[in-house]
Amino acid sequence: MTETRGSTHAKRAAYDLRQRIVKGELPGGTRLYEVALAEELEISRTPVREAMSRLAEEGLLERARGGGFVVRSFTYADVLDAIELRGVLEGTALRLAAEAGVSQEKIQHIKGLIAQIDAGFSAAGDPPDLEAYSGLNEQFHDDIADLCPSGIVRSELQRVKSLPFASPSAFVFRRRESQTMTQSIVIAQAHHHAMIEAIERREGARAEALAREHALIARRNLEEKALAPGEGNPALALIVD
Amino acid sequence: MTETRGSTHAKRAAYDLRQRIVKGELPGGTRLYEVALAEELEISRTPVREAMSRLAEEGLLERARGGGFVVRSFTYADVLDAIELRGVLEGTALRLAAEAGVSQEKIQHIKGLIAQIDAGFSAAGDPPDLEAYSGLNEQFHDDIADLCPSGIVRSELQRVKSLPFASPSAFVFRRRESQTMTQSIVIAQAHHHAMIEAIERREGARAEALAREHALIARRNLEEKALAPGEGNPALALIVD
DNA sequence: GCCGCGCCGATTGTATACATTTCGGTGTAT
DNA sequence: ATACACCGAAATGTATACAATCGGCGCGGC
Repeated sequence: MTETRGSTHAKRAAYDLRQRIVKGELPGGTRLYEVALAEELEISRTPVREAMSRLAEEGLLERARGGGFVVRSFTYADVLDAIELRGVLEGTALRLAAEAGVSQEKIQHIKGLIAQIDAGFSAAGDPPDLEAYSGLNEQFHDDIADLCPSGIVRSELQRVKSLPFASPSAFVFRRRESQTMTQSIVIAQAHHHAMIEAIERREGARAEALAREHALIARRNLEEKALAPGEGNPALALIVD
Repeated sequence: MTETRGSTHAKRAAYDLRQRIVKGELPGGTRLYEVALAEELEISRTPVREAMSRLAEEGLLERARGGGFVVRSFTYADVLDAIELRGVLEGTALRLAAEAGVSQEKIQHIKGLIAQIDAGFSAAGDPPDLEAYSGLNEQFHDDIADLCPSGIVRSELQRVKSLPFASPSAFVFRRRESQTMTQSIVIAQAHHHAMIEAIERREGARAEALAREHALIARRNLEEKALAPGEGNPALALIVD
């Protein structure tokens, strides 16, 4: 049973189902039947139930009335809202970090990350390696959230970011006409610099406002993408209407 | 099998466990063993697992490494943070409602609720019926959150409010020296009036700021209570340190 | 013709036996 | 004294059989 990965059938089933949902193979509103899935995955109903429970905790499934699970539906508006919500929560995390104060050591760590991103497009204006940027950007957002002294805020932010389209790098993708995308990244990086500066100076309101504005870049990228034909952004596959 | 309530063993077990956790009988960090609980509740392990899954979705349990579940630990700081977070999310909900605009019908409904609360302490200065206030206040907060056009924001707010100590009325309780509590309620009610006014006038920033300030009342009530000896606030039972 | 009752199939709920993993304790070797 | 490996009890993971429930459909009565 070396299906996908994970150490138990339940975890593998959860991984498998998650992939299918995110890829849009199981559109929002689809009801999941234990027996059918169990046969398909060649395991028994028990780990299937367990897997569905886990996905419900992640927010990808909802419990249906009368038992069972249904794939959660996300509308285009939901995606925009989730991005806005991420901005709000990141803003709160950064504000609390700024208000509480952050050790110089941690600040230097973040600055190191930012410098790495800077290095990525030092070579005057050519489109940076979006793959690398995407990874470093993700890292930056994870690490800066960790500056927040509140575990509650950190975990709720983490929860929202786990929605595949609300992740900070969800809409940084290889594009042909990378003109506007490159511009986006330059602006985003300016925000990154400003965010850590605000935290260092303990300017909570500024940090909060920056995080919110920063999320709007993702929103703009998405709005542009959604209009562009073809391309089929993977993170958008699970939008239903 | 008329144990507690609910139609299946799993739901009854979930209800039972939830009560025990909230009452502090199962303190944070306690590991829950399927077999022990199954024997205690006189059901099999299967519905016990199901119940624990549901409580994990609610955020009362965490999955432990190596399998199983542990009662989530909440520190005093976590409680304060959860209240602050509720303020932030309610603020976002109200801001979005204000920005999108709300039908006059819905606004009148909210104003009706506020008027009911007003009626509660019209009789000059005597301590209002805290039981009734608590219920109406809860209703007000639920209904005003429903004005938010974003389902994502509504559901995340709902999730945070489901933590027993983050509910809007968690720290409105019968107190002997109700002097300061009565004052709190008067101020809170002023906020209620201002909130719906802000939404009606589509003043998003004001609505957001009000919701945040409003949550600080709960925080102050808590801080006062936490110092007061005895009294044993039920909503605080599950704080571990 | 329409409403209601009851049956039947499909689906989830539950119990239980068995498999696997995990973790603590203990012993030995270095 | 410490590190490591092994063992065994205890816990979770899994499979499967059976029970209970839900929903739809058809039959019959009104």
